[in-house]
Amino acid sequence: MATTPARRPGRPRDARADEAILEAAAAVLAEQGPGGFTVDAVAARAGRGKATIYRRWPSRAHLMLDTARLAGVVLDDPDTGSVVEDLVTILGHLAEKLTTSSVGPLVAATIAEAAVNEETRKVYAEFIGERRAVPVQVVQRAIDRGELRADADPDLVVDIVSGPVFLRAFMSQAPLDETVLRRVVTTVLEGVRAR
Amino acid sequence: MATTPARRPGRPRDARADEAILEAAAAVLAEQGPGGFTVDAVAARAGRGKATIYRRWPSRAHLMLDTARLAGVVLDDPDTGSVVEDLVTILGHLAEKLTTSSVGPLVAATIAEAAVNEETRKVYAEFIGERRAVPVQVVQRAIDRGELRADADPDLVVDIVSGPVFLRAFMSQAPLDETVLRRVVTTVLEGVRAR
DNA sequence: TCGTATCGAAACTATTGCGTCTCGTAATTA
DNA sequence: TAATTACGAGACGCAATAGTTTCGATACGA
Repeated sequence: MATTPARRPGRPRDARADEAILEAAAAVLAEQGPGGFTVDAVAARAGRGKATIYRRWPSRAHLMLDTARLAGVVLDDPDTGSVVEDLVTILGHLAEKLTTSSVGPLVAATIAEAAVNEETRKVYAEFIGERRAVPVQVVQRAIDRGELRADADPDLVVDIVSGPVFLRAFMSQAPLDETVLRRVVTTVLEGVRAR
Repeated sequence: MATTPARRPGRPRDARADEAILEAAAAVLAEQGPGGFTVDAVAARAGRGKATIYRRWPSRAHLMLDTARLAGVVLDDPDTGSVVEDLVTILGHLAEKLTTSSVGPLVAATIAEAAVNEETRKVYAEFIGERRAVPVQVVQRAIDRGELRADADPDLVVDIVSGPVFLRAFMSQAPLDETVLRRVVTTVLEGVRAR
């Protein structure tokens, strides 16, 4: 049942402003990183006044959270029938996001914040949990159809294959191309393959 | 040949000041994260003047880099003759450091800074490279004595086994006890075991 | 037409934090 | 003793930035 919106007097909010602001915010975050994410920069880029932003978001932090949420990694389930192909595809998307977009610095900043701040840690754990659901499901499917050992731990397998992606993206800057990813996946799965 | 230091007139630098400053810097970085790492905070905590800091480090960034470098994890080479035991031991030390000491937040803070700052990234990559030397050597030894396949990539193997340690320490807070570590190591090595 | 809320733009306030400089004092060499 | 450098403390200049307020203009309901 669609309720007729309670109309208030005065000029209504411009929906395109929300859009323009979020779009600009994502661009600034991508190009400048979290440190360069200033309200003035977002306002200028969006071509809107700061008041228009503060009318919608109570603080810079809230705007940044919404921006991060929308810029988050979206992992589709490829479901090719081969656990190797599925995982290589998923890790490929993850690696690309982490190394070429604002998500990398953003995740790094959040990790650091979470190490110091209990509240952030909870929210972040929840966020991570949602992302893990897809690869865990992929591994579980492979177990179910007998491709992998029945006693394999899907959570641990996912951690083992995705760990190096984060490691190389954030720490060593070592190669992270498809060849490497494929080698990671095949090596790890060899240890849990049904025989 | 020890050169007599060219003595200059005036009061000499107090070596305890260097120590106190670095110690305070590590504490601040661990407790406040990179955002709270201010020169004033470090000076106050160290009980020294800011000038004393700037007499030793040209900028906040330089101080932060030195702080991260010195607080690093020290990894001994167990060399038990079994690559599994060696790696489990090394990863155990790493996991304990990351989860129970200030090193965890400190590394997290540095990762975040490195994600945005080119200078920090270079120095940090170098730092990471040094730490990797021990486990890489352990894997190489196992290859040399025929325990692991000759075409295995020691660097990649190390990344695969240590990735999940960082992942669980920083992101999921999932268990990281010896049982888990042993399972990680044996699973991964199964994929590169000589046969 | 009147009242009200929004708009973009920008001035404004207040805070933070880097890096410099000054002060009076202490340690060291010549 | 004189010259020189370091010390802790903190004031200071300066830039950046969060958040508020003001401005004239605009869009809507009554």
